[in-house]
This record gives sequence, C-alpha cells and structure tokens, in this order.
Amino acid sequence: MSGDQKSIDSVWTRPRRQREQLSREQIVAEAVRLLDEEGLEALSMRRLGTRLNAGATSLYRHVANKDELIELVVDEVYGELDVPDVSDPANWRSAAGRCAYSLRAMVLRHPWVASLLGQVGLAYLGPNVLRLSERMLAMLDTAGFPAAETHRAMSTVLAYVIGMATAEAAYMSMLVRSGRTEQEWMASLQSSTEQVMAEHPRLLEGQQAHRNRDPEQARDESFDYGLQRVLDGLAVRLG
Amino acid sequence: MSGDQKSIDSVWTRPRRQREQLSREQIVAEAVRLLDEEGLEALSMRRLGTRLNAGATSLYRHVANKDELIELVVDEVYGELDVPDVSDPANWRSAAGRCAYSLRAMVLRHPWVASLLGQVGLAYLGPNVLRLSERMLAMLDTAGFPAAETHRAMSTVLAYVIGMATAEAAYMSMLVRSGRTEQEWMASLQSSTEQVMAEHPRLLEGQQAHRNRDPEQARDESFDYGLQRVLDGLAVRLG
DNA sequence: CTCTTCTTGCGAACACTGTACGCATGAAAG
DNA sequence: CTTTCATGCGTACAGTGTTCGCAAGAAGAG
Repeated sequence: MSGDQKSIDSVWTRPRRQREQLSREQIVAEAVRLLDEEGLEALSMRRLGTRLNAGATSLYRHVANKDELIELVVDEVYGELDVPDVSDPANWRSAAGRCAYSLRAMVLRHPWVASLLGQVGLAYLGPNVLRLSERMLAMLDTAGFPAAETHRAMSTVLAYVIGMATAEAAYMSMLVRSGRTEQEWMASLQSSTEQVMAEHPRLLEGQQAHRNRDPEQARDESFDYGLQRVLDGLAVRLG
Repeated sequence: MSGDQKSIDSVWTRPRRQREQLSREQIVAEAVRLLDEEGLEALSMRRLGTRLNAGATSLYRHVANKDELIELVVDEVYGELDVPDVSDPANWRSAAGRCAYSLRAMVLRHPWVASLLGQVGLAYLGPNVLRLSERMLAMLDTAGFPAAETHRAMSTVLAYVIGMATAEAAYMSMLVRSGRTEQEWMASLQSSTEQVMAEHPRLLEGQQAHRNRDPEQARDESFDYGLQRVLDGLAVRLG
C-alpha cells in the first residue's frame, strides 16, 4: 500500500519536472531585476536561484563565478545606452551631451553599478561596452577631433560622467539605507554638525544656499554645469 | 597533583595578559595596511583582528560596523591629500592641477578605494574630506570663481579625477588578480579577440596606437589630457 | 526499441563571513 | 576592600561562494 502510494505519488507529484531550461540571458536579466529591487548586498547566488525556481548551484552551469555574473550584469545595463548617429559635425556637442545624460540616467536607474564600476571599470570588455565605445569614437571623429585625441576625449567625458553619477548614486543609496528622507538628512546635517561646519565657512555657505531648493533640480543643474565645462574644454581643441 | 599542575599552569601560562589597549586609530591604520597588502576582499574582521593580536569581536568595542570601519578607512586615506595654499589668483590652475594629481596618486596607491567610493561616495562626511573640500573651495574662491560656482567647479574636477582614477585602479587591480603582466594582457587582447575587434575599427586603431608605448606613460598622458580640458573649460568662466 | 553518452539540475558539505550575546578580567572609583 | 565600569574574547548563528558527486532527462547510435 504505502509502496503503491509512494509510486503513485512519485508519478503524479513527479514535481512537474520544471526542467525549464535556465539560460544565461535569463539569469542576468533576473539578476538585474533583483539588484534594482533590493540592492547590491541582496544579490546572492541562493536568492537569485530561488527567484528563478532553481537551486543555487544550478546557476554555476551557466556562469563560472559570481564575479563573472557581475561582469555580465554590468555589460547588460551598458546595453541600455545608445549613442546617436551624427552626420553633421556641428551637432557633436548635443550628441555628446545626450550620451552623457543617458549614461548618468542609467547609473541613477541602477545605483548598484556605481559600486561595481570600481571593481570592473571598463577593464572587462563586454560586447555592449565595445559597441558603445566604437560609436562614441565615431561621433568624436566626425566632430573633427584629431585621430590621436578621440580616445582621450571620450575618456574625459566618460570619466566626468561616471565620477559624478557615482557620487550621486552613492548618496542616494545611503539615503535609502538610512531610511530617512532627503529633507530629514539635510536637517540632521544642519543641526548636529553645526560646530563642525563652523570651522568650514564655505561648506556651510554652500549648504545653506541649497537650503530652500529642490535637491533633485540642484543635482541636475550641478551635473549640467560640469558637463558644459568639460564640453567647453574639448571645444577649444576644435578650433 | 594534576590539580596543582593545573593551577600552576594557569598561573604561569596565564597568557601574558597582553591587554594592550586597542584603539580606533590603530585599527584603521592596520586596516589600511591590510588593504594595501592584500586587497579589498582580504579585509575581514577576523583577519584584521589577528593582525592586531586580538580576537575578531574585540574590534566591535571601537567600531560599530564593518561599514563604519570602511567609512573611517576611506576618510583616513583622504587625509593623505593636501591642497596647496594659493594667494595669487593667477596660480589657481597649477594649484588645481596639483590637487588633481595628488588625488589620482592616492587612488593608485590604494586601489581598493576605487571599489569603495561607489559605496561611500562623498556622502559620509569625515573630517579629512571636510577639510579637503573647504580648502579647495577657498582656492577656487581666490581664483575668482563666482560664489555660486565654486562648489560646482570643485565637483567638476573631483568627478573627473575620481572617474579617471577609478577606471585606472580597476584596470590595475584586475591585472593583479589575473596574475598576468600588462604585456601579456595586451597580447591576449590582440590575438584572441581579433574577430571582435574587426567589427570595431576605431577601437582596434586605438589599441594599435598604444602598442609600442610604455603603458604607464600613456596613462599619465591620457589623464593629463582630460585634466587640461577640464581646466580649460573652467578657465572659460573666468573670462 | 535498447544502450550509451552528454548535458543539466541539485542536495550536501566546506570553509568563511559579519555580528549578538555573555562571561571574565583588569583598571578605576568610592 | 568593595563596587563599578570598560574592554577583550569564546561561542554561536545565520548566511555566503563554491566544489563534488549523483540522478534524471535528452540526444544520438546500433
């Protein structure tokens, strides 16, 4: 009886042999979703596995390491970027600006990449990073930069954007972690560190200038200021 | 006998009650040394503890978290930087350049900060970061920037330097991890990804241009190029 | 159809991690 | 001396990345 029961069980409850194939694409897509929803430290192989209705160790059939997974994930989000085609050299500035803005937007959409870029950098050359770089180089080429400078010019604007967006993303992430709203954070800065700030008049002044402004708008303007300076500096080389 | 033996033992081998006080400064100093020698993933409370002849959990008397320790460590290395005093406004450019160079040098000296800046950013306001910012603001003030722009100008150059140095540090770290020398890495890029590079002519061209050059010197020049562009762009605002 | 080979998922296990808790020990204070 | 307090640390717990060996299905060969 119990034997029959067991065999029947093992026939009918043969647990729906999900056996639905895992794929590398599926894994990194779900990883991105997990990172977006719960942040970097929530990414573990076990959690990612259960989200895919799979055991943790199954992932290792499609991905060598967690490090490799991270490389894949970073390249994946780079795939969200696009570089506009430019035919008219006069449009290079707005095109470069659009690149910069979309890169910043990507980092703010996925704040965890900020923590990862320091590990991965542009050292790992995923296909999306390659494609992106190639298109930016083409853009700067038609803009009229000397061939020896296109790479440097690209690095300049990318470095600025990544540095700025990284700082922003880190700030936002820490806000989220602390559970406080931005207003509360500013207020606590204002009050609890008054004495410290007293020794730093210029910092205090800057703080107070931002006091009654929309922080998001202030960040946007600050980003744009630096971007325009970088583009100004590059424009000098064009004539 | 065995009782006596035991009590004698416990008297004489009373293990030299080291009881040498731990201090927060000592802990972060040793943490920096550990990070420099063995990299970011080698930093664990237990390892750090044993390097200090202390148990792992002893550290928690002086430091709340590993996260807090990391904040302290990051501020510590910021303390290595110094901003020159400028009295003559005409010298602002060289002063800003020196700031940028010393910040980059610091990141390359401690490549692990690159991975940490994305987590910590400038959000945690340690005393050294505050001091540094204040002095840079003063410098840009005497340089003649409008009060409303000093903060933005500082952010611009800091973002560029951090973005650039982060990418460099990540690249160097991955070289070290892979165990290969830079020559070998370049060679492997050249050969194994020839087909990929074929679809990206400009990238290939850039790669080949760097082929017979000293990579370190190339990095220095690339950094300087972008820095000069950023400073050019800022100079425009000074008239 | 059977038999073999290959791919893929997965449970168990290992060496670690950060950290909470309680106890013990030494120094300081009354 | 006694009491209080700060500090070090052993133990324990939940959770991590990753290896290994097994099983179950798919695919190909005869």
